[in-house]
Amino acid sequence: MQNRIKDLRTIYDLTQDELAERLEVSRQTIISLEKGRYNPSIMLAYKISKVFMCRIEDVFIFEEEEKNG
Amino acid sequence: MQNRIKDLRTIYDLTQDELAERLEVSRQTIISLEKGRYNPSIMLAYKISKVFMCRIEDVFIFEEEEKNG
DNA sequence: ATTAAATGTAAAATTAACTTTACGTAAAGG
DNA sequence: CCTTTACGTAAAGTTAATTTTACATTTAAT
Repeated sequence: MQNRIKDLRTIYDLTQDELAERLEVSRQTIISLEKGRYNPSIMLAYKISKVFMCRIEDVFIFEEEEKNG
Repeated sequence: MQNRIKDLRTIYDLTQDELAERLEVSRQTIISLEKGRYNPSIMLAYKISKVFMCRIEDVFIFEEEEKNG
């Protein structure tokens, strides 16, 4: 499973620390999520999607994206 | 956090066992989720939404629903 | 060169998700 | 009555998420 956390964080101009604070998790959690070391709980996934003002499915990519059509 | 798993499972006419099998989790996991004993991982939440052919946000209710106004 | 901010790694500890096993109850059908 | 099916509880065990602490690296500014 992939995610767009790092990209979105950059777009929103947030540091890992700032994002961690907003989500009320540790910075390690942000790093691990960005690095794909593990998958978040649904609550954390939801909170992340709220910070980035989108849906969970917009942050987390479950399926292989169709590359060509 | 609330969820509509039990309702959706009934609508789709699935037993806890059948749903568990489809999701590749134990029946205990289904019971615990339906009873709200804990929250699923995002992967499990995603799989559940797929079984019920909807979005994660349609199965899991994160915010308090607006009751009036 | 030094400081500070941001990012990263590593590892041990804690918490939460999930499994496994065993047992209890209620409804439906033989 | 007896069996089967579906749902439920309880508790112990395993795995994965998350925290905490400590330290290393890079980049930008002084």
